[in-house]
Amino acid sequence: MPELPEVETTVRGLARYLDGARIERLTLRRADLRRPFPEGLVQAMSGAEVTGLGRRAKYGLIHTGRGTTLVFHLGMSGRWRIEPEELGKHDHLVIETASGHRLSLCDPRRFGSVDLVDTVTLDSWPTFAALGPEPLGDVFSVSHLTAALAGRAAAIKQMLLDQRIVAGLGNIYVCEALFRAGINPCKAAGKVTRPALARLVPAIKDVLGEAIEAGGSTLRDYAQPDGQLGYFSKRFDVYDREGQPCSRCGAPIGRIVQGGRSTWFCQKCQK
DNA sequence: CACGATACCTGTAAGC
DNA sequence: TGCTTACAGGTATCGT
Repeated sequence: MPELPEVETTVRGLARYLDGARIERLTLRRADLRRPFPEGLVQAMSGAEVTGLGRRAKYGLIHTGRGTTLVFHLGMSGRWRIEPEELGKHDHLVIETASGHRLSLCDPRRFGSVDLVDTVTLDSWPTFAALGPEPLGDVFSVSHLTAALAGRAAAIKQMLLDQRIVAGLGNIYVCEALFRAGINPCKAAGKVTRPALARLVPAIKDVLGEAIEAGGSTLRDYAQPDGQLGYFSKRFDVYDREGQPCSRCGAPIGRIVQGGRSTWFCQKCQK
């Protein structure tokens, strides 16, 4: 489940193999993911030196010495495999480095994407220009959130999933942050009180920070880039815990559907 | 413009 | 065991 912490973990893992490396070749094993791979991707990356890696929201960045950046999104099911024994039907893009490492972008559902963007204009690239602030940065504050949510009638859960409000949260960490802050996910975003928002902002930063520390979260088939399994399971308080006791009050965790997606929450603790 | 519904695609697990 | 259905980490787009 690639939300922000998983992408951050992925980028850090990739950096061990790619930062400073020369890409011997990049090969495509099909023509598209959610969209076609960009024109000229193979030529742009093959032979290029990787000058750094980064992340914006849920997007991973591979910067090259040629002034272009490969921007990848993992969608729902994407992950990078490091030194795969053999390539499977979902290994759609492969990078081989001059030092002999092989990395593959594997995405069974193909909701992910790959783009090629001029590095100097990354911030004004339309996809990035539309994003809200990074939740772990100083710009994301109580005053930012207050202003962004003012007058909004949609549920706070929905608003936090909107990448224009804050960029990088997904279904899991929104549920977890709202639990920590004691906020009912159905509450109209514009009516969440200032004290509640003052709890929510640090709750978001804390839950993301802890997940990054834990090495990304830990659903089912999600693995760190090198494929190593068995990193510590981060325990969720509410996500996917319908019917189980609330860690704070013991009441059973409830599940509702908002915008076609499940929301888990404690009806007693979250008002 | 704000908001909700739907589409995209495949794998897995649950139910019958 | 086999078939069918529901659901899954996200985002873009199309209605109303």
